[in-house]
Amino acid sequence: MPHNQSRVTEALRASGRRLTTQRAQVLAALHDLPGHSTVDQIHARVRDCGGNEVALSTVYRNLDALVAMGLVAAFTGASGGTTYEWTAEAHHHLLCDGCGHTQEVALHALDALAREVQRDHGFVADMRHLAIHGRCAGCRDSEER
Amino acid sequence: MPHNQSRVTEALRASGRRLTTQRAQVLAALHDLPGHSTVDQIHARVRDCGGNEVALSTVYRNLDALVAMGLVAAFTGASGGTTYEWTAEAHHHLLCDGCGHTQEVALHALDALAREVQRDHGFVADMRHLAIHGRCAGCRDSEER
DNA sequence: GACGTTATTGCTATAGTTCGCACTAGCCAC
DNA sequence: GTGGCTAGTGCGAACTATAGCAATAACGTC
Repeated sequence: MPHNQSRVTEALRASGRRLTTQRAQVLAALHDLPGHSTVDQIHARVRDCGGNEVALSTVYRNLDALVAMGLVAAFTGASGGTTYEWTAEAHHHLLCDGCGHTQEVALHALDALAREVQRDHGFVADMRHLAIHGRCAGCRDSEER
Repeated sequence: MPHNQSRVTEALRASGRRLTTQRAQVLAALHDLPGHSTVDQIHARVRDCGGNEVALSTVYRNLDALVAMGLVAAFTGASGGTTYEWTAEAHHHLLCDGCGHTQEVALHALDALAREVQRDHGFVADMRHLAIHGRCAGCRDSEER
């Protein structure tokens, strides 16, 4: 994590956190792994790449901290398992309750929604990662029959 | 659950399910308990009111079934625990990542969002219960300082 | 009302996640 | 560079939620 280490360190400082070796290892693993990763994958990656062992509970705690800081997005999939990924750019998930398939999309109507929430309720919504449940076209077709 | 039992029974039949005494007890508990309830609360309520004991796993399975049928809404709160409630009318949750406070609101911009999702992705979104993360006004004020 | 099919239950085992506590190590001030 | 405060870590236990399997009981049919 050479190039954006400063950004991360800054964010850590701002929230009163510290940059420990374990946290750096988790960050590096998250940065290397493509797309959504499970806790196990992140833990394994840390074990394989980093020098020293990191406790599983530490991985969980660091992921929670990074999510709280907004650097990482947590996402509860259809199968129940939670996955994590770098918050690169805003994208959203359409999660089919029929087949469990998830689809990543960009949604423009969310801007209007965010404005409504802020105007009417004084609430600043974090719309970078939103999971929307429903039925995909395929499942509705097969249910018609 | 006298008055809407027929509606529930109908929905059960339609999805090929059966109305067991345990399921009826869970339904009654959900109906009695106000607002969001945890699995433990529901289980305790069933134990206290109903005659016979219901296994915790049965409560979980029934809640899942009811959620799948759309009669009950599941909601993952800030503290991690999942809560359940009757799907009365569509309402949404603003979940503050700062103080953990949740606020129930009605959001009109979601209609536009649902239309966009269906038009662009052929996906029929279930917008009856949506949790939006962010920061409430109070937390932003105290963070300014 | 009796029968057969099969969804459902209870129990137990298991996976996944969080918590408590003593110890360690970042970070800041000097 | 040294010292102190406290966030963070590791370990294990506790907790939440799910899955497998044999036994049971709803429901439709006769």
